[in-house]
Amino acid sequence: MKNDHVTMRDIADRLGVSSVTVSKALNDKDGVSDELKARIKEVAKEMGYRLNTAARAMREGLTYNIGVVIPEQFTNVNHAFYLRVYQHLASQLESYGYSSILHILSMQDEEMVNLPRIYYEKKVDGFIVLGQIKPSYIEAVQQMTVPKLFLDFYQEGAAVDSIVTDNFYGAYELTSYLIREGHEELAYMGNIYSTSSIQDRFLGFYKALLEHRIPLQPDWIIRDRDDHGTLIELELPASMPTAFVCNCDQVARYLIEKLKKEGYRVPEDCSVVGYDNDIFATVAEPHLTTVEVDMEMLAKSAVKAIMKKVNRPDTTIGRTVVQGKIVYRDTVKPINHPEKKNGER
Amino acid sequence: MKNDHVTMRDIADRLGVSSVTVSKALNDKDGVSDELKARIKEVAKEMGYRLNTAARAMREGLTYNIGVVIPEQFTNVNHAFYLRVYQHLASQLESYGYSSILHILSMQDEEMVNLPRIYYEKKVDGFIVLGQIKPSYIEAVQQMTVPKLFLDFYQEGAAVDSIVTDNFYGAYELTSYLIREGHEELAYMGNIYSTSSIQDRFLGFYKALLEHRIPLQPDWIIRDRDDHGTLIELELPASMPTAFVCNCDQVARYLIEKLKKEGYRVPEDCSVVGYDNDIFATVAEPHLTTVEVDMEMLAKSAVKAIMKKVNRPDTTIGRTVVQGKIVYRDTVKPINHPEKKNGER
DNA sequence: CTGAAAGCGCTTACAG
DNA sequence: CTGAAAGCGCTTACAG
Repeated sequence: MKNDHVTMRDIADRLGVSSVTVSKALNDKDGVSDELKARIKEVAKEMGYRLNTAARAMREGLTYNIGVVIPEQFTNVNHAFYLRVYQHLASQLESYGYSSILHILSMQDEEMVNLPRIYYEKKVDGFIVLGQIKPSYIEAVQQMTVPKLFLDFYQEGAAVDSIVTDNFYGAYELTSYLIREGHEELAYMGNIYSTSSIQDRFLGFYKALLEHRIPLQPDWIIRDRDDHGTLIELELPASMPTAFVCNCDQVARYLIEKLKKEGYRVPEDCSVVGYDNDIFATVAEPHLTTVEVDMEMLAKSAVKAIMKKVNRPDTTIGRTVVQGKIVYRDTVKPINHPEKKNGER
Repeated sequence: MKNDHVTMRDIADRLGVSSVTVSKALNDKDGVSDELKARIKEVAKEMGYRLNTAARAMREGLTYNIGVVIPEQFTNVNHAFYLRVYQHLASQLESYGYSSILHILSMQDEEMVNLPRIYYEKKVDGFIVLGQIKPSYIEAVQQMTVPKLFLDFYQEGAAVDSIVTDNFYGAYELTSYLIREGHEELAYMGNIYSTSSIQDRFLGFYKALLEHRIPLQPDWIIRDRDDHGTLIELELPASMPTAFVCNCDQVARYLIEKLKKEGYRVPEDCSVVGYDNDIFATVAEPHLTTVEVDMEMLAKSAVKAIMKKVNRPDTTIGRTVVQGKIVYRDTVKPINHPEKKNGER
């Protein structure tokens, strides 16, 4: 006997108790005998009772929803990435009794600085904003009178609570790995003036070089895109390195194709590593050694933070960093330096 | 002066009117002078008023939310597709004053037949379910006492309201195009026992052949995956066709790689077409001629249907079909038959 | 252990 | 054109 308009009172009437008692029982609160509680739950199920969240929301002033904002202006590839992040966020939120509402921010709304309607309709208790968005929009987000948190976003100076992946350290570890494998002639591929994450990855790369006193060759910093982010024709350097560290998998794959065309074998003649472990990592032939962000960790931290902020709105968490891990595949070949004295490095 | 707890009454008090009048003004209802209405809206904005949807929801019995369910068990590629569908759904829903809540159905929940929590918490007025899901889950969805609609799903016998893309007609058109370009030796690539959409595409292919009295060669129906859907090693037929119609872009790309390895040039020696226009269509080299679903149309039909069902729960729409369109790229070469008499076909 | 009362913020009749 | 009253379904004090 399913009815869509079963309320607590209906259950109460059926059992000859009050709706207060039903509420207590269904919420596992004190003040109801175990016996009655069990009976109430049984009848609730039988009658197909479903909680009316709207009523609870009005009473408590909480919607038990978090808005997740993803800017549209990402390629399909990143879409897949962000969708997986969303999935992790949703499942983390669920463990707090929360649901998540995905809002895809259209380029137009971003441009016009239109905040999500769910904000104006008080449909959420807070926002998690993913990815890089325009400063003007960030500012508007900051003006919202609800808790908010930025994910995978970094902007100098902006005093925002954010959780970012550790681009710097990831690239550092990946480069260090190459060096441990004997590579000393290393190029970085990416427009280092383009985005903050490309920059950070470059700096991690550079740090690994510095640590091993390997000089940074200007010729081996290779542009992969123009300043608008559109990929450009790659130019191989006059003198070739033994390994390329690419700022992302897509470019790594692109480079591999280029290398093959020019007659280089990967990894025999030339090692290549990517970053992100997205679809291009396995589209590339051979499959890329790359870095993957620990997405579950990312989501866990984010949800924990936003929950804290919902409960105590004055909480600030600052900038939190989540580490990645290297995924070893088939694009790195060890190099031996038999001519070198042992332990020279 | 932003305050997060501004209510209609606050606005009313400020202006010395009643909250009823404020409600009417903000909802553009009759019964308020234009002058007062304007003034109320002004003050509302000034005070940073945001509608409390929960209160409206309780009153009206509508949440103005639609749940969109996407099964997790899809590859990254399909994820991108479904995310775009979601995006279109969301923007269509917005035009009805609705928000959308994305629920990604985990494989575990699908297996255990756990309905989304948003259902049990009455957070949505209806559901749109995307993609192919297990019969047991479908059945549970059918039991839900809210309107629901299936998208891109088809199951024989299930009396569900669904909107599907026209696999049959799309493949028919694509194949007809090849035939118009002079191809008469055509192979279909796909396990025709695997999924309903692969089957339908095959049948569309077959219909085009029938129409032109081109015999169907059993050797030219080539398996691309096992019955679990995992791609297998492709085997080229002993005698080669002039064109391959592949059931999806991913396999088309896979085939092109294979052909290249075996020394065939695409499209010079062999034309290839895909289906879906997903990322593989442009990852493939050369870029694929393929079929794209009219996603906006799909979303528009879906939202229109679910809105109708929300307003009149007894509405049924049955099975609605949305057409696709061919995207012309670089994998088809016209064939001339100079030996043929003019107009023979 | 159980329940009557009040209130969350809105909207819909209805009365003036 | 404007407003007082009632009610949507719940939960939180409070009283018994």
